Amino acid sequence: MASSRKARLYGGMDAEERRAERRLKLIDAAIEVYGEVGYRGATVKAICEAAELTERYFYESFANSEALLIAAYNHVVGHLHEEMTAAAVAAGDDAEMRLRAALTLYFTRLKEHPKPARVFLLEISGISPAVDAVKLDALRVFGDILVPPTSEPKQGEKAGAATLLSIGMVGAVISIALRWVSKQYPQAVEDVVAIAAGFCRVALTEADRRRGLHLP
Amino acid sequence: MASSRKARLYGGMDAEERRAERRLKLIDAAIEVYGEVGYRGATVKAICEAAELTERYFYESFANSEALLIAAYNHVVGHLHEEMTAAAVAAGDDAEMRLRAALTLYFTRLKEHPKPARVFLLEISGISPAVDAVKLDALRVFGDILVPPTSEPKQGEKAGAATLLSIGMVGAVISIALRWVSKQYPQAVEDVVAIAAGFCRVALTEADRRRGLHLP
DNA sequence: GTTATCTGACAATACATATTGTCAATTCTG
DNA sequence: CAGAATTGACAATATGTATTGTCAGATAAC
Repeated sequence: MASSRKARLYGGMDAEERRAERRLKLIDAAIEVYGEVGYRGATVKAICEAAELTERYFYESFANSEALLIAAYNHVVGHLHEEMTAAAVAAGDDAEMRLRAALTLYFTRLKEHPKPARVFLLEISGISPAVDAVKLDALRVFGDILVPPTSEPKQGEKAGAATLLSIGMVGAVISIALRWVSKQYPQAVEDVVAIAAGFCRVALTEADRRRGLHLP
Repeated sequence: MASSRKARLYGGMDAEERRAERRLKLIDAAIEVYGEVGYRGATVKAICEAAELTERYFYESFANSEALLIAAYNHVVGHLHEEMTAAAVAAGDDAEMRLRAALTLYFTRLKEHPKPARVFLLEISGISPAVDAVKLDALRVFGDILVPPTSEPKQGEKAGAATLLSIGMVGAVISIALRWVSKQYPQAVEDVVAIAAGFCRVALTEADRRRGLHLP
């Protein structure tokens, strides 16, 4: 019954499908435009032109520019995190190997796709509290991929310290990535991975050490 | 001769002195307002009201909002870096002690002055290429204070790696600071310093190791 | 006290862009 | 083909803020 109530087809597509396609086109266009002129420099009009759609369809899928930025960011980050997780899993059980695998995938993708990289690294910062929250969550996930949190949930002091370690680690990796990207990849991927891995190892070993309650 | 051509005094002040005072008042007001609503949310009008001056004087001292942001940032960072350097020097010759001293001063000041801290950590990001350049330079100085670069200038590959190490270190420290500030200082200064120092040590020891050309 | 300089409040202008609305052309359904 | 849904181009509106301009009143120099 419910399935019988389908909207008229256009170009062989459902109304929903068309809407979804337009939404995707807008997201792709946004990544493209952000990559060129930045979020701040990107007007609704310019994005719509790049998507070959008119403003009308912008407001069909997004309440405002910020909503599109968030969608674009999640789009980029979603893919990246999935791939990193897969790479880490494929690398086996050794923490060091998993770390290298995830980082290698990360830097490889940044080099392959500069524009999404810019969205991921740069454009997402300092737009609004809502956007910041989305970013913070993504960074948390990013940290968990690189250094999976221990199973037992921690309390107060310890949890705070572990979080700061994770934050510092991600901050280091992202800063390195940002520099590397903006200087147009002067080092080989493996070299950058090696440097970034050093910072991750701190978080890893320090977290271990703290778990052992001040043992030398 | 030249000195005789002084402008009329107002409130006992030279024209130049009055202008300088207004400029300073605007910078202080800007830090205050940025700390409340952020750079993006700060209007020229609001800053002028906070400074108890009118827009006229804004354009007397600054070409536009961005110029004031840069001035405010340099104002904040200038003080901070001077103090950090002094603290490091006072701590003696041991690299570890100098590092701790500089970090301790840094996190102490962040806690004492949240509004300038926000300018320093947050508001400066992603405004424009010009502002980014100012920030990058400040971060470089920041890195050099924490881990002074070796005297002999390096070449190509090595210089790049050293830079990335420094960048990663600063990124870690800043990210930790950002989190700590935004969560309203849940850990003691010494604890945060200990965590941050871990990341700095990586850069320090790794740079040493690389100097020794792949020795174990 | 008179005049030139400076100041503060506020009006006037300029401008860019988001957001909504209109309407004719196109594409489908029956 | 006729009529309805859908689309694209573009106009109209709304809004917010930077930037410049005006002018009366305050302040200092002589």
